[in-house]
Amino acid sequence: MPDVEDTLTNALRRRIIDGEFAPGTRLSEISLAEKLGVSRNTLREAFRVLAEQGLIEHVPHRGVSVASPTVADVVDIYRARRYVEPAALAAGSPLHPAVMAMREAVEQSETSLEARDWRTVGTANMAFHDAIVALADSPRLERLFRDIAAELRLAFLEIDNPEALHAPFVTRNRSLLETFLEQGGPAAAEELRDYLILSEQTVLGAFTRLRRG
Amino acid sequence: MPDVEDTLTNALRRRIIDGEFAPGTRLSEISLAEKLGVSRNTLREAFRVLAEQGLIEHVPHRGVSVASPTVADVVDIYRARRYVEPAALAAGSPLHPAVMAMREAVEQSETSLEARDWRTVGTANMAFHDAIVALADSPRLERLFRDIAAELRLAFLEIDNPEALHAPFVTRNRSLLETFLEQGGPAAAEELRDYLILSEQTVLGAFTRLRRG
DNA sequence: ATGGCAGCAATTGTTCAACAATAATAGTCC
DNA sequence: GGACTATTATTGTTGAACAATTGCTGCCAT
Repeated sequence: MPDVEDTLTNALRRRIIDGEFAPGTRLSEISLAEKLGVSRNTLREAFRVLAEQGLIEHVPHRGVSVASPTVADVVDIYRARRYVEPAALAAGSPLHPAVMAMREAVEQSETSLEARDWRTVGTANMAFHDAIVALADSPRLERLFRDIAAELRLAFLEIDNPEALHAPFVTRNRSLLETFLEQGGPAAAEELRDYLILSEQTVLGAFTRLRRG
Repeated sequence: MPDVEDTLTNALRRRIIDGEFAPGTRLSEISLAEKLGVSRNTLREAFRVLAEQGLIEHVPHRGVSVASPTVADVVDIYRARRYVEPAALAAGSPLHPAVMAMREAVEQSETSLEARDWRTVGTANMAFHDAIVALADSPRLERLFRDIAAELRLAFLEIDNPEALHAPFVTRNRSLLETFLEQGGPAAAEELRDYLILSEQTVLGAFTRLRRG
């Protein structure tokens, strides 16, 4: 968790992730600075950080807009996930503190599923995968995943069928956790590989349907 | 290659990587802005970008200083490298354009080795690994590696024995390339894993010697 | 109509000067 | 010597101004 103190950047980050500004929305320096009650210069500093994190896109002399992941972006995000997540799970110890976070994420997603609160289901799902990456004990890999997950969230925002997107993976999370605890990391890693392929296909399917419709 | 146009940030980045400012050096906004001929505000924007890339460290109200990787950082960097590089090599195709870059990097490192130009040897070595990552065709993984490689360079800067650091790996690069072309990706990946372990031990050894001395 | 072309408006890029907020330092008193 | 206070230097932030660039609008000629 880098820089919780960094109020402006984090506030903006949260608002973007929460969908307050739709992907592709242009962010005007003047109006947004006024809206947030900060100066243009301060806002621009926050812009540079968020651009580096991939959350907004900055085109010189044309301003910044909320990132709007393309199909190529989604493909690349899942490619990176397949490089990191299964390996982290394969080498992870069942005694690692992150396992507790995995448990909690699974339980959270299950209760949210019953409540049909798809938004929270999605958040819990991502927390589950975040915990998997945390098994690797690598700040740099965690940072990569944090940025990637945020981008993926933007992609989800453009798809208006959150149930199909998140619901099927709750039981898979539960199953994956059990496999990890009962059969060990390598077996779970294998299961996760299939999981990620299916998840990618689900997102890409919804995506292409969206672009056609 | 993100934003070659971005002159100020890239200029500063290059100067830091080239060792113009030693790791740990404090970068004063006022004096550096004057030195670079830009305003404080513009410089601060560049600072935010470089901080996000891990090249400089920003402590609120205390300014920024050139990153000075610790032992923990080096360990984490190699951990991340082991997650990405062998897998990229294992899945890489011999017909991939990046293979040509691997060849060129090996040849460059060999000629620089004869000239005993250790600095260039180090650059060529990193170019070799950059090409390996490029086999994965993933912009996000390439970006991760780019940042990691820059940090590692800062660690190298603090070690004043570049020959021991870079020379031994020239023949290993050549061997790794041949294994990849003749025996395929998985065999090369296995070799790379050992390579990275040795490389990490070399760096860590020099590092602890340094901190003691 | 259509395809350029000049000028205009809006936005970003950058600078400067000022002040507020914080951290480091020096000095003082006990 | 140690704790407290005042000073100083640096960063954080602002507002206004202007330069540089983009995109648009309306005009003209074909």
